[in-house]
Amino acid sequence: MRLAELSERSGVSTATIKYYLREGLLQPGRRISATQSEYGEDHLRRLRLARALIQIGKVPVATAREVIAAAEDESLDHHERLGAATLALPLGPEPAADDPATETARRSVAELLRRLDWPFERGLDEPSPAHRALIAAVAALVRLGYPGDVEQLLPYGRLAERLAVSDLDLVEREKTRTEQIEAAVVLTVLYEPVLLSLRRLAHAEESARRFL
Amino acid sequence: MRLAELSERSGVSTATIKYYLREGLLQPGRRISATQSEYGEDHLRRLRLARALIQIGKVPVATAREVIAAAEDESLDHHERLGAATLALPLGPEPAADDPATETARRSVAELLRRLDWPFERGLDEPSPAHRALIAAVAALVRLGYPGDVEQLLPYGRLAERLAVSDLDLVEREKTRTEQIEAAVVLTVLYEPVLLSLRRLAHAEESARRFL
DNA sequence: CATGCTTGGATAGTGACACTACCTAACAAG
DNA sequence: CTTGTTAGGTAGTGTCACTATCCAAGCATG
Repeated sequence: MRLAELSERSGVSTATIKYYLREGLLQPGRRISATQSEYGEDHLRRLRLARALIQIGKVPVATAREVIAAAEDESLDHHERLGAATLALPLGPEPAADDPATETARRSVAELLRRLDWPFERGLDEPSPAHRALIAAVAALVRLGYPGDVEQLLPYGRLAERLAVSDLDLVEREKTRTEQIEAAVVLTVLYEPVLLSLRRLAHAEESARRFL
Repeated sequence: MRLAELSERSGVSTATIKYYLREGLLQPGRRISATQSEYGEDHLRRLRLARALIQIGKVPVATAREVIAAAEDESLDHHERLGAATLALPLGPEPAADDPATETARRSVAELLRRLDWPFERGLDEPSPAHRALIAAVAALVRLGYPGDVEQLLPYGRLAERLAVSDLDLVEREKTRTEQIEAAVVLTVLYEPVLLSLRRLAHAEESARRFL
């Protein structure tokens, strides 16, 4: 298929597809002539994936490129490729180093990882982006005078554990490794809005139950 | 205290504080003279809240203003004020109306609300922003060929239910209604990055457990 | 084989956003 | 009196994700 059809079938304008090609999110098609290229089903699939990551997952274009590249990098081992999405997490502002709230948060989080028995993160040389984002968020809570201690975080941690187990079950249901990688990226990124929306809906339900 | 001290104690530059004043995120201070205003502890508190919403919660400045205004609006009832944060949810692109994937998603979500017995959302005249965001996210999954049916979503919904119960317990622990409202806003918005970070960390742990 | 449309490729422009810089006149503080 | 700070205003910055326009080279159609 050519550009117009790729645009038609994906719902992405030709101008935006050209932009994605320039940014390296999409491989160029097979050149037919000086002014024509042929795109295949895998281009369509990858375009849809990129679109979903960017529009629904709010992943920056540059990060989406890295995530997709890492997912396709055959030189990494399976665990590393599965972690590609996580490692490229668009991370908020660095947790201001020189600040008592950040120190409190850092201690709470360290304690939390111990209590949850999550040895992998503790074994890393430097904290992952997710770890730093967690510290920054807890520090903000502390700064506003909310607890943010281990007892508050622990139930959330246990729920996260259960989410991870069922997510990884879904990943392992895919047959090939390549499909597993894509499933991991999709699950990690696209289930985030699902989870957050469900939580907000549940808040409204529970609030209605209690206060109406 | 005056501008410089407010800036010092909050860690927000004077230029940014002026910007927030212009945008109506902060009440002007008490005028002392033509060139001086006096700010109080509540200005500091509100500034820290606004900062946390914007920097950690990624809430747009205009939305943060609305959320804070609704939380302080005495003319609304308690349930409405508690919902202020939810209703102002920065919502992704509208779920493209004329699209089979969106239709599938719409049906799945309707079925999900029934199965979870969430009557409040079903009783609304028009779906809440969270509801629309959920449909858009599920539609993206469907478009990529992932299930996105009720069976997949149900465990997530049940977890969200449990999150909401423990969140509302925390809200009810606050003594005054005003404190409850602020707690609801803070919990809704600032626990989102906490939850997402924990989930990503848990993914890494579970993946290490299975594949290393 | 003329004519109008499409393509790849390049460059420049747009609009939203969250600041940030600079200016001025009026004070304040030592 | 000198030096610094403030409120208030306007204009500029940098990032981001597109979007618009142009061009020369085909391709498709009558």
